[in-house]
Amino acid sequence: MNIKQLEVLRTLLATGSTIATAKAMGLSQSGVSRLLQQLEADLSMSLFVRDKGRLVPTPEALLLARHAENILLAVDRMSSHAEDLRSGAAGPEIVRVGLPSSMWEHFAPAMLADYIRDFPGVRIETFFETTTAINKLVEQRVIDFGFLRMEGESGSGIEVERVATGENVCVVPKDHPLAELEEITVKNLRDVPLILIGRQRPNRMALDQTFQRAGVKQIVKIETHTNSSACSYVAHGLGVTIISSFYANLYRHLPVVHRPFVPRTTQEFGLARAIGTPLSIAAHALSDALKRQIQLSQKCF
Amino acid sequence: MNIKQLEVLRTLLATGSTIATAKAMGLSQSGVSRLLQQLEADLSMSLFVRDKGRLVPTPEALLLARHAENILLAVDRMSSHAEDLRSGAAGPEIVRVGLPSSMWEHFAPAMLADYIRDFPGVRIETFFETTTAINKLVEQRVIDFGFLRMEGESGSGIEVERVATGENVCVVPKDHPLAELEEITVKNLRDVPLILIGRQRPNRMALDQTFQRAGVKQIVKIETHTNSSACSYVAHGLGVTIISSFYANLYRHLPVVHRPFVPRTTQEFGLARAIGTPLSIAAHALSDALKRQIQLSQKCF
DNA sequence: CGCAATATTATGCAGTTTTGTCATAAGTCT
DNA sequence: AGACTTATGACAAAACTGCATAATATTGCG
Repeated sequence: MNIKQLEVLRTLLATGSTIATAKAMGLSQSGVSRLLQQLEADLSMSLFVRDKGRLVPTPEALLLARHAENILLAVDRMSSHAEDLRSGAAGPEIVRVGLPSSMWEHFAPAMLADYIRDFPGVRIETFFETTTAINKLVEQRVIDFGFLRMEGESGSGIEVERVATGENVCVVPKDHPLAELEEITVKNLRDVPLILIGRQRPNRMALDQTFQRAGVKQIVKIETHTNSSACSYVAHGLGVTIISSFYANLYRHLPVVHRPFVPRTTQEFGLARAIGTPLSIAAHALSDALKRQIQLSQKCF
Repeated sequence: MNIKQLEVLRTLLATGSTIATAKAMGLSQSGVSRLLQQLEADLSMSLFVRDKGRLVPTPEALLLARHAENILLAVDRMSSHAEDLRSGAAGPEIVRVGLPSSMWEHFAPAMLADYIRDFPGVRIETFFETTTAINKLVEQRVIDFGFLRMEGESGSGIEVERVATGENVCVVPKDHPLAELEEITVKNLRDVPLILIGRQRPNRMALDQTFQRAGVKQIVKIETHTNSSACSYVAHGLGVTIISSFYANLYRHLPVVHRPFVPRTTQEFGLARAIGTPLSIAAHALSDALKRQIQLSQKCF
């Protein structure tokens, strides 16, 4: 296997033809064709089927392309790191962190603003992903650490430190009748339009079961995939949603209130990082900033 | 930059000498030396200082080695994933296949038993449906491929490969007077109780017409909807049925015999799959197992 | 409908480059 | 001196690369 071959795989999937790939990579078409054949021979599997003179990728090619992407990314990072080392005697240090998608809007900017006051020279790369994706990124050492919901087992070689907890709360518009209640049960939600997230994620499945057991049919108005959008929908009066209080606390500026949802369910959130490789000073400081920001967002109300 | 060069970097740091590295990597010492020089040239920095004839790593080398480690790990992951895909040991892969309802009893279990011997890790989902339903499932990409009777046009974006043929046969109990005949005509069936399937399916309508043209009135004792149940009824002496020899062959273990039905009519059966999306290796292997099973069920009698 | 024009991928060929080994030089330590 | 190291020149083998071109499919035009 060969770096150039992986590049061909990536570019070929992006462009769809050997000619465009050749142009993009500064090679001849025949070179690309050959490189691809070599890769297929090395992996002893066909990555593309030749259909009517065209190359159409097999499912395996799509699967393996993700690995190729990772490898090329790491290669790029190594090159640019070498570049930094060579030119500036002290190239900028880079910290890579994974965060839940819901944090891109307010949490991450605030955290970084806090951080760069102390570490102005550090470059930061943020990955906004789901819990499972962040787990993978840590496992593969793509990121230095990540914030995620702790559920069941974490990947091998990963250490998770609990830094926050939450419980399910029901988020309703400020002036909604339900806002009068101290806490909200399943039965209170009968005939109330719902905004739910994460179809077929474990969290969501448990919620569906709760409704089913209570004999309440869900009126799902909207399905979405981020906590932020769910709260935003609620703020616009499109319905009510049920999310972890941890996330709900991030959107306190919206005209919504949240009330405990019974049956009560708790979640734990933690910082995940690979074991065996200690965090750099800059990375450690960023994780501290993250914890500070969590305190800030959760404590004061 | 080059994967082999990165391997040299890693091994060199681990072993400390080019000779040990050469031994570990199955190269000559001079080869290792040159590989290292290439890497240093590519990165345009020196990774080791030549101190009194020894190679001692620079701090940069240690920094960059982390990247190299990452890259090599990712490469290994890609290789082993490829290996898994090739051998079918890949965990989360699912193959979805559509089969005629008549196959659930014997055919499908035998086929799967054959298949999972070679691909123990693949999850399989079977859909037992009619020809038209299977067509739709393929069209909507719900299943990877399906086995069906070829009739007229197939849906758009679907490619059907013929894998079997059959002709209408009359299935009669072993000791039935009709079993004496070489072949059975419509007229032979006058006043014989019939078991028919698939009311108002094209195949059935053609059969009805045949009877009508010959002026023979059908004595329909039972209407059913699967070939298997029809044969089962015949075996219990409830009448005779007319089905495709392809299906009749699947029930040779019953105490029935089948004789060609004149006027002769032939059917074709095929594997349908969406064009534009090649089958995964696991799916392709399952289609091979299906073909093998067809050979087995049809050939030996 | 037929036929040329324009795509696509694949492949034989030749020149060049890279790779790998051997033999050997040169330095260092005990 | 002898047992280690690494580096290098020579040379053969292998691989790479681009060119020209074949084989095939699609498309446009009359």
